[in-house]
Amino acid sequence: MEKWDLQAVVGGSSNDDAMENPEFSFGPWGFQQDEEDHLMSFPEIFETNPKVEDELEELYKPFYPHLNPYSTQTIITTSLPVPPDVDEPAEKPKRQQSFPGNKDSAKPKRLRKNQQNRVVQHVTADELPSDVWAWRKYGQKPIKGSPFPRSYYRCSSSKGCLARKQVERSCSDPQVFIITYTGSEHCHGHPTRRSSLAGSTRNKSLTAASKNEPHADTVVSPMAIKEESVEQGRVKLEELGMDELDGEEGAKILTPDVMFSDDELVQRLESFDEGVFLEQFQDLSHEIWCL
DNA sequence: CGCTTTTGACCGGCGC
DNA sequence: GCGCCGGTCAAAAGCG
Repeated sequence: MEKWDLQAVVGGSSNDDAMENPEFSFGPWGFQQDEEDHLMSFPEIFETNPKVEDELEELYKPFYPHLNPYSTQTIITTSLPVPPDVDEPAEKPKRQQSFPGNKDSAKPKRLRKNQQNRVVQHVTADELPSDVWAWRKYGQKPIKGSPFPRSYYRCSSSKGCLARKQVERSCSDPQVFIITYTGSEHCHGHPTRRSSLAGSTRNKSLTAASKNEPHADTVVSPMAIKEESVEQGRVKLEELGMDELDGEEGAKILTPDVMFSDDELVQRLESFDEGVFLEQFQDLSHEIWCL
């Protein structure tokens, strides 16, 4: 099983909830850390249910390369201190725009930044991880002290989902991306397919700013890969600045922790049956839930 | 039509 | 109390 090579430290109590509800346990939350090899394993449920693990592996097999024992994954994860007695907000405080007459109403208080659960990943450019969630960018801000802007994403798989992530490039090493997951767990299961690519600006000419500060993260899930052509995949990487960073690597497509050449991708796509995938995934999801 | 990204404005936490 | 700055909103525009 290809393990997601990341470490995550989740503060607060929400992680307990995630473990109680396997459906919510994918992604950075709910993973358990393998202290021996510092790899993030899939949740305990998979470790104790090898059958489930095998089935998942089968499902994703077309998209994963053969494991290369010599490949390096230099993901360093740090965590921010989170007070142990912090109450996880039931709902994210909604921003109060200027609504006359609403000023004195009970204004939900925004959590202090260091009170939010955060999972921070440091990944190099060619190891940019993807995940099964669909993220929608909702903001980008220049960060003081860093030449690179920070991009803000929220989960677009479900309207009520509060999961968020931030992506920025390290100012000390531009090849290193800092991905910070904040908010709370996804309040829904895996999206069965990625939403439409409509609206993507991948074909637009890049502004001077975006050339220097590329959109630092884009989800390219297995579903998305099928939807996108190889050429679009190239453009995606150009958006990420991978052509600049990796030169000849620019013609490969980013997948969860793996990269494919054009030929490899076409081959895998040809052998991929979305209907079968969805059916198997739904069955498996049900089985996981029942466990 | 429904989705996306972009981007300027606004809100509010936090340090001084 | 004030100002800085990070995080979010929402309008506009583009794409399939």
